Amino acid sequence: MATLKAVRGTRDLLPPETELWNRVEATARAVFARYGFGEIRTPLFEATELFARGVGEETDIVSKEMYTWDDRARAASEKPQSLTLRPENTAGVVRSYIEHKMDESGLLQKLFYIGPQFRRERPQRGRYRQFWQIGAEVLGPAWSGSDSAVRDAEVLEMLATLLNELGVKGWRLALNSVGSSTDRPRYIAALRTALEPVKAQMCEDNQRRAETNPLRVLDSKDPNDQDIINALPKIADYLDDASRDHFEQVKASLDACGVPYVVDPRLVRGLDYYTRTTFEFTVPDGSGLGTQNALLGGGRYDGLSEMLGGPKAPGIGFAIGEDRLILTLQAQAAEAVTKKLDAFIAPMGIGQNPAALLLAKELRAAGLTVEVGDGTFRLRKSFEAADKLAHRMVIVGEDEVSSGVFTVKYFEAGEQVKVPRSELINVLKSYSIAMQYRAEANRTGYASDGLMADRRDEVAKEALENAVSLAQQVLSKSEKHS
RNA sequence: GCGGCUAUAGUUCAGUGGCAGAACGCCGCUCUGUGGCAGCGGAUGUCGUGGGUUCGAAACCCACUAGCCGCCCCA
Repeated sequence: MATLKAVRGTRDLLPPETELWNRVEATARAVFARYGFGEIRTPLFEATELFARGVGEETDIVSKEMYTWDDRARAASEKPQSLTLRPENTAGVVRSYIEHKMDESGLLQKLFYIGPQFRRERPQRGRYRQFWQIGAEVLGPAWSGSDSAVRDAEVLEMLATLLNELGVKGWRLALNSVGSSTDRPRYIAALRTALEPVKAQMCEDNQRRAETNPLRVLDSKDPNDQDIINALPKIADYLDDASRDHFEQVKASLDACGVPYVVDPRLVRGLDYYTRTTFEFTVPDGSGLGTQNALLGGGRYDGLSEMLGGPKAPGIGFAIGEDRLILTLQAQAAEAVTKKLDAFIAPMGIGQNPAALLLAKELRAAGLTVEVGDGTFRLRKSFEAADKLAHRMVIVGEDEVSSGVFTVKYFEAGEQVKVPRSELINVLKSYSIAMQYRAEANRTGYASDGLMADRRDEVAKEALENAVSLAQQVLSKSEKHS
C-alpha cells in the first residue's frame, strides 16, 4: 500500500520550527494589542458568493484558484449551496462586520486574525496551497474616522514596528495610491488609450493584459517593455483632489514617524476592492524567498462593505504571508535558533531516578525548562544527551542527595560548580535570564533601519549586564559553599 | 495553468547497464562519577510510484506523483 503523504502544496510544521512560528505569532499579538486591535476568528469556509463579490469575479484568485464545492442540499427541493475555502480573510471579516452590525457601535473597529488560507496555485518556495496569513483590518462608519489618512499611516507604522521587533532586516515599503472608485475608471481608460498604439510592440503577456486588465501591465517585469511602461500615464495624475490630499497626508504622517517608504506608481494590487492607499513590504534578494519577495501587502477598501450589501464602512487592512515571514527570518538568522533547555538532570544509577524526578518537578515549578535522564545511562551518555539538549547538567548522585549539594556543569564554559539545593533555582534562573537577554540583544541589534531600534538595544544591553552580574554574584556565593 | 531541473540511508550527496556507496548523524564496545577526542564494530534503504527495454536497470524509455527554479499570480 502506498504510504500516505501530505497533499501537494500542504505541509507539516514540526518542532523546532514551530517554536519560531509561535514567537512570530506572540510578537504579532503583543504589537496588535498595543495598537488597540482585538482578535477575530472567522470560518475557514464561506459562501462562494462572498469571494466572488468581494475579491472580484475576474481576479485570478476567484476565477481559477479557489477550492469550491457544492454542499449537500438539506431537502430535495433545495439547491445545493456553493461553498469555498477562504482564499483570503478580508472578505470574511467585512462579512462578519456587516452581519454583527458592528457599525452601530459607531466606533472604529480594529480587528486582527491569524490563520490558514487556501489557494490552488502551483506550489513553489514561499507559495503553498494552504498558507498562513497574519492580518488586520481597521474599518467603521465614516464618522468614526475610518477613512482618515491617519489610519493608513498608523497601520503602516505598526507594520514597520512589528517587522523590526521580529528582527526582519532590510525591508522596503512600497506605497501608492490607486485612487477612488471614480478615479480608477478614468485612469484605466487613459491607460487603454495610451496602450493602443504601442501594445503591438510588447510581449504576449502584456498584449493580453492591455485588453483584459491594463493595470497589470504596470506590474510587468519584461525588460524589453520597460521603456514603454515608464512612458505610460501615471495614476498620480488622475487622482481627484480628495484622493491626492489623502495620499499627501499619509506620506506626511509617515515622514513624521520616521517610517521610510518609496512611492511606486506602478504598484497595483490584484484584488478588485482596493481604493486609494495600496502598499507592499518586500525583503531583499537572498532573504530566502526567491521571486516571492513580497512579505505582506494591503491597502484601503472604502467600498467593500457596500459591495457586500452592507453599510458604508471605509477601511484599510493588510495580510502578512506568515510562511514567507518565517522563511525570511530563517534565512536571515545569524545562527540557528535551536533553543536549549535550562538544565538536564542526570541521575547516577537507577536508585537516584526518584530524587532526580523530584528535583525536576521543583525546577519546573519554578519556571525552568528541564529534561530528566535515566539512571541506567552511563555517565558518558548522560553528558552527550545533556550537551545536546541543555546549557547545563545537574548531577544527582548518592553524595548529592545525602549532602544536599549538587554538581552543576556548564557546557559552554566547560566549568562545574557545587551548588546547595537552596540556591539551585536562583543559580539556574539567573543564567537563563542572561541567556535570554543575550539572544534578544543579538536579534534586535540588527533591526537598525527602522524605528527606535537604538533605544531598544540600549535597554537590552543594560538588562543583559545586570543579569550577568547577578548570576556571577550568585555563582561566587555558591562556590564559597563548596 | 505554462516551461525547465530534480527525486538514492535520518541528513547532504556520489554512483553513465553488471554485488547498494561516502561523509555526517545514529547504536554498541574499549569505558558505570566527569563526556566532547580516539580506536574497533553495527544498522542504515520499496534507489519517489507504476509500467517498459534488456540475459541483467538506481542508471535507458514512457506515464504518474512530489519538490525546486522561472513564468502567471499573489501573501
